[in-house]
Amino acid sequence: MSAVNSHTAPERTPLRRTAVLQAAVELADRVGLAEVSMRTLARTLGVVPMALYKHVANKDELLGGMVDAVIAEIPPAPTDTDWHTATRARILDARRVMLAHPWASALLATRSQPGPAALGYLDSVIATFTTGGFPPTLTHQVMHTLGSRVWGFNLEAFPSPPPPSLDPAEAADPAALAAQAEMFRQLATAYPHVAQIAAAARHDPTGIVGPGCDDQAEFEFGLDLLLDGFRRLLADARTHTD
Amino acid sequence: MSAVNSHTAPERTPLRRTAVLQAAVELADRVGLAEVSMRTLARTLGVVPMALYKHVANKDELLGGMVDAVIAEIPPAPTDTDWHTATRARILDARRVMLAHPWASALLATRSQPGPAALGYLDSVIATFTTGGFPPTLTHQVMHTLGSRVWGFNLEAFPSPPPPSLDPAEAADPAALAAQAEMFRQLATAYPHVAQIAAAARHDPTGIVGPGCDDQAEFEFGLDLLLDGFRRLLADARTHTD
DNA sequence: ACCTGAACACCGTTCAAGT
DNA sequence: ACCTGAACACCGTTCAAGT
Repeated sequence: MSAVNSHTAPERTPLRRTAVLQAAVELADRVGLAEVSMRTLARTLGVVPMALYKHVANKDELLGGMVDAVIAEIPPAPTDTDWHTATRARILDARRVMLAHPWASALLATRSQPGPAALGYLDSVIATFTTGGFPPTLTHQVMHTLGSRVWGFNLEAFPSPPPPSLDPAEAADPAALAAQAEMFRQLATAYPHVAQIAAAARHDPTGIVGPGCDDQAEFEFGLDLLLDGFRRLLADARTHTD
Repeated sequence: MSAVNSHTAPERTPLRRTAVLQAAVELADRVGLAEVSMRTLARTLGVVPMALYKHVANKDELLGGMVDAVIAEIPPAPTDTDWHTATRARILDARRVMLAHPWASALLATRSQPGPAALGYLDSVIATFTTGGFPPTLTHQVMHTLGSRVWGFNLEAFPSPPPPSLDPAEAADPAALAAQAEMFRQLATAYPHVAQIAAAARHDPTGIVGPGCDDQAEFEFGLDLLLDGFRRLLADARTHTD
């Protein structure tokens, strides 16, 4: 439950800063990231906006601290299995954490500097590969290939069906329904292959990380395809050196 | 060169809207996306900010139009080869376009609704798979697994080496250099596996799409791993049905 | 020395006044 | 009817005045 644990490196400014970040994470969970401003955050903490600048250099650092606080929630790695099952389990753990903070994946995607918790997590994922027998350069390639999937989310091309009016009142309106059907018909004639693919799967609305992202089954499909590929590469590397 | 071609669906508001989007793309190319506001864009066009709202509903629609204008630059698909080489070539074409507009990948990543050019491009990529023999549901899975890679970029975990001071004046300063070396030493002791992996590869600074993203070699490595996986899945699907 | 509230320089967007 | 400039409701952040 606590936002800061396992992977966190020794922090210099302890008590107040984490309280600010904690409050920011909870605020984003409650009202969405777009509603998190220095001013609204200060309001929820009952302080004047400028007070935040004592614990956080600026808004960018606040956002960085928020993603790192979320990453710190990822449980530690299992140690009693092979690299394959350990990595799979770890990444699905990360996914569970990201699902709990739907704004986090999109924010993480925009960050360029990892925080201490992020570095700790990456370090342990890398360790699982190298102790599993992956040579350094192959581990490097494999981490790049994983990309955002290490964090338990996959950046999709676009959300598969363009979300058809989530407002139930509007959905009940027969005129709106007809307009929607007509829209889909037009889309299907203009982009027949997209329509066929869209029809090929009903998406599970729970288990989606962030807007425009993957559902659980798709994520595991892609993850397993990658891990299988990694296994083959490892086998190749071994036959070449042995 | 023209921003709108191949994949664009019949547009309703033609001349003025594309001129606005064109100007916005060029402005972003020149000064970065962060500097593109309704006000700065209006200034470069020599009009009052409110004039833009005639051609674009709001800023969100402007941004959507900008990514779609970039996507429209992707050349049409080659038709005289198998799905594998065609898809590979097409995606590397997309990558070349994204490289020309470094802000586009990050913006695309935040979008949830594809524009007409995006739908046209996706439709043609999907068509290549299905005419190549992929059943609809497998094509669907494969498209999801590709994720953002259809657009020629891979969302990385974080930029591999935290960029060490790009300012040449600062880099020449021996004190700054020493501080940087000390920082790396600290990082290496706190996160030894990350340090080892970072040392395992020097990154090519050209050919990088957006901040915190992949270089060309890494991208092709991951792409080929996926395409190889897809080939195997296709072979499996065929032996199961034949 | 420290905190804080006003102020600055921006946003995107509304809206009414002027033509 | 149409355009436009002022204005509104926000930002993040600076800075000086008050304690």
